Amino acid sequence: MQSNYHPASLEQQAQQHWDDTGAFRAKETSDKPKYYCLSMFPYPSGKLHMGHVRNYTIGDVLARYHRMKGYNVMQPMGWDAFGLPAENAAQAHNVPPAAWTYDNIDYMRRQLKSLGLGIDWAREITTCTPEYYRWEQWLFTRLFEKGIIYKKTASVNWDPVDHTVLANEQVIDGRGWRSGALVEKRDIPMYFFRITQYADELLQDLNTLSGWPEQVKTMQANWIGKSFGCEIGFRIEDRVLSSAASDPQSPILNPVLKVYTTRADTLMGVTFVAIAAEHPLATRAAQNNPALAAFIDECKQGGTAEADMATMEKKGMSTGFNVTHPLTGEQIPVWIGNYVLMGYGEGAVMAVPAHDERDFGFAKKYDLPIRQSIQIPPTPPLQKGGEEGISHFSTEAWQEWYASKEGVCIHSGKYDGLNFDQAVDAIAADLAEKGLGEKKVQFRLRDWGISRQRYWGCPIPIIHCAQCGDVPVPDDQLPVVLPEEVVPDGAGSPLAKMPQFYETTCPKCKGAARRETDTMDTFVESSWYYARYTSPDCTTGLVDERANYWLPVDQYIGGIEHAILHLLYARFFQKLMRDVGVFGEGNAAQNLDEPFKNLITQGMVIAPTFYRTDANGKKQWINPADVDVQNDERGRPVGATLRSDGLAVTIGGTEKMSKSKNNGVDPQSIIDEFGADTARLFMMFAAPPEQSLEWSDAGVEGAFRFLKRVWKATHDHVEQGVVTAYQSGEPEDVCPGIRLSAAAKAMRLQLHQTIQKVDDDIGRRKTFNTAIAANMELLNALGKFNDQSETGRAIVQETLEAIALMLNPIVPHTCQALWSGLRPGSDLLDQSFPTADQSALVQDEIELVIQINGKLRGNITVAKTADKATLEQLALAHEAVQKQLAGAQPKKIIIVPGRLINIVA
RNA sequence: GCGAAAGUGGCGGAAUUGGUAGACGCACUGGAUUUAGGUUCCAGCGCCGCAAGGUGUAAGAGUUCGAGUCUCUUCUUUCGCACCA
Repeated sequence: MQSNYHPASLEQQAQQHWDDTGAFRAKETSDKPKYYCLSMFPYPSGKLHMGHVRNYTIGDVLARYHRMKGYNVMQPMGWDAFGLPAENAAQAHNVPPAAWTYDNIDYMRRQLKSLGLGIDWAREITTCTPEYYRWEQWLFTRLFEKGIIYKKTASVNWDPVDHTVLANEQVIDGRGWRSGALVEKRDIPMYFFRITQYADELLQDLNTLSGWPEQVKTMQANWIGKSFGCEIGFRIEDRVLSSAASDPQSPILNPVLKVYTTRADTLMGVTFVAIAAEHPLATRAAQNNPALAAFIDECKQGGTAEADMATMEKKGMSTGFNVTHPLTGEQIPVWIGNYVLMGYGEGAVMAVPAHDERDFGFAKKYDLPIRQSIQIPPTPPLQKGGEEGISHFSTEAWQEWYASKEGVCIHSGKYDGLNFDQAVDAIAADLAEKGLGEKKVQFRLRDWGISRQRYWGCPIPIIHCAQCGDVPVPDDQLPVVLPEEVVPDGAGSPLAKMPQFYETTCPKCKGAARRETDTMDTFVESSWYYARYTSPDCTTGLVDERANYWLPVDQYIGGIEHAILHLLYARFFQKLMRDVGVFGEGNAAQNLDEPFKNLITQGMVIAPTFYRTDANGKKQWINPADVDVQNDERGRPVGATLRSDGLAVTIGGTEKMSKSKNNGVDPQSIIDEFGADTARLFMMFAAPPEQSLEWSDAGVEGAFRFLKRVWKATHDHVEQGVVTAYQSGEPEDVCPGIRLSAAAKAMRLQLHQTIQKVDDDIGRRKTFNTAIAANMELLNALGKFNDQSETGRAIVQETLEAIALMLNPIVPHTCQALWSGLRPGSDLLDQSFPTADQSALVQDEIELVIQINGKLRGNITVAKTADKATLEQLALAHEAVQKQLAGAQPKKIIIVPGRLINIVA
């Protein structure tokens, strides 16, 4: 062994060795159980960031650990290569998105390889290649024929200056990010996945995902949002219907305005109905009302993001129309509300200001009547309350009271005195009798619109024919290849300007036809890639029989930001592929409902920020790598200086690594300076996977220091000659008291306790930080174990071998070299994870804590077999106890076996 | 606004089932070696206090022999919100 730790050379050697032996090629022929370990594939944005390093290290630790535990492991990698950033880069650098993307992939692949990940690179896939998206298009045509994909109009963000559709991300404060123009909502036809048809199954199957974090399942359940309520019809007044019917300019009106509510029990408290600005009735009302038309235009301004919709000021305007209350026959005014979403439910809601906070605010603002229909208890239901009567509504306590559905109906005629369930049943029955309503289950989940008016995405395989309508592209004409030499100009979709792309003939009637020029949402590619990895080179189908061997994914790892959308879509696609029969009749994967058995949602990587304020008052952000922080004599930061000029910079908060705050740390610089293993070790040590991880240069040096110490300890031992590791069952073990010193016994106890802990930490708890800490403690203990005897050196050998094996999943290059030193001629790749020697774990004496009234007062060492009476006696005799009790009798003594004795005085 | 999490020393974090709060690492302080700086090694290190001791897990209440952990209230921060990926 070299005397110093040289990561650059040993990492290169280890990677060469893994390549030469094909160590991570995954084969379907194995008698071991399979383990499919998948990390979310990266978007090839340019270079790796720390989030990638974290994600892929977590995956690699689990993959290598399972390999050592006797699994046939498959860990693939690929590229989520379509997307908006490529189009932005294309415009900025005048280079086609394809060329930019492929360059990035080449660079990032080299970076990933330098991390030493145990990946089967033969399975690499790239979603922007026709070999990949061909099968996405194939699946699309099947789903289109099944009616799972359909067309309808939907709102998009329209930039009136650049004449282009903007992503939500490109809308800043209601304006286009390039043009600065006020963004408008515009309705265009789009294709949709009928995900709502699977809403119930997507909700139900969450119960089968025992290996998923509760948090993610809860978020998905809330997102799907199953609710039990009523659909209620309010008939539009006849004068409106007849005038609309006789006016050819008017939109066609349904005579009954439908609303959906989960609180049908409050129907008798309805004082107005609110409709979306895009509702046909609103359009009709605005036809002879310029003020209303102006208001509708105002509602159409701004983006489509829900967070904006929900936080904006609630505004409304009366349509001047009335509808008829379905039970009382009373005339109810119809208002347009900017908070009513056309895309959700029927685009109309009934308003009960007395019992709904938002309706209450709206009614107060526009002076609309408020009618109580639920009994309010004489005293506030919770501690905090407020004024008497309906105005109580403004406090949170009352909101909770209403939400609890505990009140009974009042001022509601025949329904008076009924509770929530009774009132809903009675009202629904009466509505049904009149044909004006019924109970209905509704989901918050909306169908998934996938049409994008963009270039760098998978072409939608549809041909529009004047005679035959929308015709899916036949299999023998797939893939519809995206031309790769295009540089988009930011004004509309380039494909729509390319006759050579869109001019085609109808597959059915052979007449002239136009190809669809929209591309698919890039979420579609990432919804099925996990399946394609099993059969990356299959040319006869989306997957082949290998999918049945590898699926489902045993462990999926990725950022928490994907908790809802990506993970929901991938779950949806597994069900779609199942129902289309992608996996083949009677095969294992054909019965698979869920793609990911276990899930880890990794936290963000955050870093400190530093800045200077320039003459214009603008903050200039400075990269942490260029800054030195000064601490006072107690270790508290007192200031920071820029290294290049030594002058002060301001310390900002610790935030997510980002370009805008210039606080990103380049993983490459860490790998170059300290090696991949140090980067991996720091990432795994600084925080458990699910928490956010704070970057710290000093912490990286600490990780490097630890590796140097492991190296030195092993080197010093190896220099004196390697020996056979101490093994259980040797003569010393039979009579440990005679041959093994107390120190040697303690050393082995700690070693085997550590093995147990590390195995549990990595395998079950997935807290790699504590697994590493346990190894650090073990190495510290080994440093104090000075036993040069033959037995002593055998124990040192045993301990160092175990450390190399336990750390191998985390720092594999270093451990590969350590193992070669400890066991010349042996390959670490062939080794199993160590198992604890039960005989080393046997303890004769244990330490117990003594508490008085729950406060720690001392501790005693007792025989493990000591009975309760003995323990009580020993505890009472303890000096600190005598002093505290001062002769008094204890009231009670509580003994927790193996832990403590608590004396209640 | 809605949904989901998280708040523990100067910092990252540990405490796995209600049972010794602060493991491990960083920073800092003192010492040794070397000395140009660094490296390496030893020791100390929640707060108040000379000490004895007291006190302490965002804030406030509660349950318990015992609460970082369970319950309630309040505050703060982070993530997601359907066209960023």
